[in-house]
Amino acid sequence: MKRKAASPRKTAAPFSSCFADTEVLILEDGGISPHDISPMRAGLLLKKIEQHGGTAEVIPANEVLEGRLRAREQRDSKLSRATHVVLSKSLEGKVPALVERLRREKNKDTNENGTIYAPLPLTVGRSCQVVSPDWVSDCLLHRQLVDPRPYLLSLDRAERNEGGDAYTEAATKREEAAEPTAGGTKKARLSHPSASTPTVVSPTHAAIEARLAPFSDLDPTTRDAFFAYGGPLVLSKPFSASFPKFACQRPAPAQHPNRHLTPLFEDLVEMYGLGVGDKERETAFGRVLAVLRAWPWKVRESKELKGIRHVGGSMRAVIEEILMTGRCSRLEKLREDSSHRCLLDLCRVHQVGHATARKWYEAGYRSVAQIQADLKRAEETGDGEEQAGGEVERYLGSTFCTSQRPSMEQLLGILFVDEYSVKMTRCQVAALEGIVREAALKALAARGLGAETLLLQTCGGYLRGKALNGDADVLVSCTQAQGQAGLREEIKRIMQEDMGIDLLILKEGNTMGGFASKPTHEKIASHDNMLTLIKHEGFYRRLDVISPPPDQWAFCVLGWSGSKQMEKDLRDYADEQGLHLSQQAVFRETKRLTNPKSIDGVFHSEEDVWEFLGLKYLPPRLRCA
DNA sequence: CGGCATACG
DNA sequence: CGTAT
DNA sequence: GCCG
Repeated sequence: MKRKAASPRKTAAPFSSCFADTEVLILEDGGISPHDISPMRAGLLLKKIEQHGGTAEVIPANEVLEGRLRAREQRDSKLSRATHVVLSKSLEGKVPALVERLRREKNKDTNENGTIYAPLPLTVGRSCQVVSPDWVSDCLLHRQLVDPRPYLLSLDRAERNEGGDAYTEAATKREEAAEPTAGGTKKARLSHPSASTPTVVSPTHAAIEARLAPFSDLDPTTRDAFFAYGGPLVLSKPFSASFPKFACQRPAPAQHPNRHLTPLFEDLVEMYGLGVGDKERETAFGRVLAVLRAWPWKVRESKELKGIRHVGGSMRAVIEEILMTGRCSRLEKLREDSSHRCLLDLCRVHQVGHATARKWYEAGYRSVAQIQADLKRAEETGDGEEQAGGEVERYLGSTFCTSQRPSMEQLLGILFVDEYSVKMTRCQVAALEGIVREAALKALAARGLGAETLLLQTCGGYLRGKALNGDADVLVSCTQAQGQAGLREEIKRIMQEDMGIDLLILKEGNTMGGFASKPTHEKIASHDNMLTLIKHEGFYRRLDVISPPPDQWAFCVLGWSGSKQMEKDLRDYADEQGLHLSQQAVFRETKRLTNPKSIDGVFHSEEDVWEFLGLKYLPPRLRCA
């Protein structure tokens, strides 16, 4: 609440001008090992340099190395003008060799095409220094330009003689550059910042955007998310070392750059959960899926993910295979097994999970369609309407033994199996929200409470911005506790009786503010909720209405907003902090202790909860992990 | 080698 | 064991 | 399957 989202930096001027009069070229190499400069790291370096009064530019090393840049003069002039070139240690001394190799390849190409590629010049300006990224970090640390000498790298140490004129020229210039720095020039520059150069111009978002434009495969949403988020990224470390342990510490937008990987991982999660029935494997793949959804650029080699929590050897092997072939043999092998296919099909029925599906499978059922057909046949054999039910009953009794007979809810699930799979657009979800709102307002008005006391929020995938939703999760409460008591029940009545809405109630929670006792926890009022099928625009839609007491509002919204992995990781994270998080409250002490106390204090909004947990707030749309 | 999120019907 | 996130 |  006290937090002001993201713009305190414009008013204050918290940045030094330690990079004043420096023009830095950063060679981004796309790598991820400790000595590489990943696009994200390059972006951070650039941002920091600009924030501290310098100018900087990121050049994808590939462009230099592969000679992809046509505008050779432009590149050259940039290199000559720069005061510093930031180069990863892993590329030290290798640049000319790579350039040379690529030049030869290009020339081979060009002989066929008839075009001639000139060798790329790698001349750096007279007083330009080639340094490792640590130099930037340390300048920031000390708030001044530090002596670059300990950080100097060579572009060409390895192959000085071999290359053409351009390389030796570069080498000479670099040495020329190194010499005077030891003397006067450097001193002048090093003493520079504090003295002159007053105003620090913080670069606009658009400016940063423009500078980062070359990274076409770095999804803009993700990039924005990371820059806006800031988070635990540490400039002096490579990105993989800063990648947070928990999903709740990393922004994950719906449109992420690794959609060449995630669909297959989604299938693996489903297959292990419902098909194979191995929930440990399911969680393992689910965690990697969450990593991929938060990884800010396109993964090109599985080793980029080395060292990331939950991504071990076999996970990287799966990723590598998908990257190489676009397929996952492991998944395909599982899909070949017809029993897995049948189980997945049977699990489409509401109230049927892996265990029930397996029972039905063992009873001889191979698909939902088969059950539907059998039910229909049983219905037809009976004559009158009354008999029909009896036939179905008899049929069910004869084919399913008592323990595995479908419940009423499962029967509904079998009948509505296709309807269940139809997704809603955001408009349609909003329409359902409108219906609940109307009913809620009527209910409150009947108690003499105005619209301003209504708390209403549709959560779930809708709140996270999903375009298509399987259901609508509408949370309803009232700022006045007496307005909330029994509200959900009243909403149901109004929808059915006053508004004439066709509602099939699948499940109803304890009504009228009953108290749920957990053995390990303090008693607190439980949510009043219902799961229904609501007829809307000709379809039965799944509608969840949840009504928590007002003091639980923030926790409830957080708990119903997802994603599932976010919720899991929020709880894991809370545990690590010695806290316990639920949809009702936060608790001190671990869950094992018999008498944990509810935290004192008021949590009005989701932000309050994130802040209390010591987490940087992630808006719902960045919780798509 | 145990644990893997949590609560509720 | 099922549902919800 | 991975982590502590």
